[in-house]
Amino acid sequence: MTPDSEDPRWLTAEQRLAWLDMVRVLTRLPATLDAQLERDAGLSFFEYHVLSMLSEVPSHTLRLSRLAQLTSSSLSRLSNVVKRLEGRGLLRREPDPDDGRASRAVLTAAGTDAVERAAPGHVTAVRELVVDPLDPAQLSQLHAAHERILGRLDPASSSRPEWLET
Amino acid sequence: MTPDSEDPRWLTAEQRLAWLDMVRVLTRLPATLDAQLERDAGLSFFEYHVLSMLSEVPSHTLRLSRLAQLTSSSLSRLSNVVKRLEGRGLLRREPDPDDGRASRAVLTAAGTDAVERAAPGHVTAVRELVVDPLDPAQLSQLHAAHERILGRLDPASSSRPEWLET
DNA sequence: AGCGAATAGTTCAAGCGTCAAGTAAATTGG
DNA sequence: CCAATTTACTTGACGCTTGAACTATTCGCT
Repeated sequence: MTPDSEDPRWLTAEQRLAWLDMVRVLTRLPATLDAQLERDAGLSFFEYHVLSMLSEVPSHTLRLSRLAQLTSSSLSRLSNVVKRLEGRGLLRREPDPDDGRASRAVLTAAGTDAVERAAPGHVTAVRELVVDPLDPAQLSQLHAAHERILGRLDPASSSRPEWLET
Repeated sequence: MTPDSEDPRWLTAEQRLAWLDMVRVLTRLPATLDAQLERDAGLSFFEYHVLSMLSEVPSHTLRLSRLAQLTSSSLSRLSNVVKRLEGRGLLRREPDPDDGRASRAVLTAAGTDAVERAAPGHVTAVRELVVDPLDPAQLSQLHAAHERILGRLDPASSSRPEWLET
């Protein structure tokens, strides 16, 4: 791949304003959700997300590599977080019987409790900050835009999540 | 432990999918932009943003507190980053003549160079990932959604950024 | 089979961000 | 006009993320 020869197609004024507002959302929204969860439940947004993904799967069990995909995280980051969460008793690791290389994370009872205690406040925050200020049409437009963006961010896996056995 | 459904107003299936896709964008987009800038220009996205804000102001000078607002960062984080950028010669700090407590960041020639070298690749990435996959109507809908979200994130300053001074 | 490559995960050092505390200057209020 | 408060920033300790190894297993090819 050539280092794309200058394509100075600058942004139009409108595009630039749209982008700058997106950057604001991109930085403030995660920070706000993090603060809420940390304050009310002692979890970072990422930790919550990990536990939440586990809780949504019937077996409460996922391989780390899948958990990494689901949370858009590196295996390294996930490995560290899983170790800490295990230390706190919110989940445990066990070897995958089908693949000697793999590990599974299993939500414990304490972990289930923690997500269930954290969820209402988190959902309230998501509603307040994102869902409620938009009418249904706007939310679905936002969703469509995100799907298109994700198509560019990850051309590989944008070919649909066949999994997610809710 | 759900005290009979209604209190936390759970998300509908559609809202939940929209939110999960937003979370993916929220985590992957900054990571991707960071990687591109770091690889091609040796700057983090945040560093680029700081330099870029300075370069857009005629005097190439801003008070740190204003720079913090413009980049949605804490003063503490900004202070650290400014110190590092100063060490690399991309900007310098000087006391504000009008207020003994304040400091100003001033872009140096090397800093101007750095932004100008980094900008084309960054803009290309932003176009590829966000602007191009959306048609103009979608982009403006996205912008509208972000404005509403920002209204909730920061009720105070959502009253127009009247900047471009100093 | 068997060997090289890919996959799954862990770990460690380095760097960055955050929060709490600290300094210094300006503003407010009595 | 002085004390209390607020504003503007800086610093230091601590925790988290990253990226580069490194180990252990499984896959893919011939």
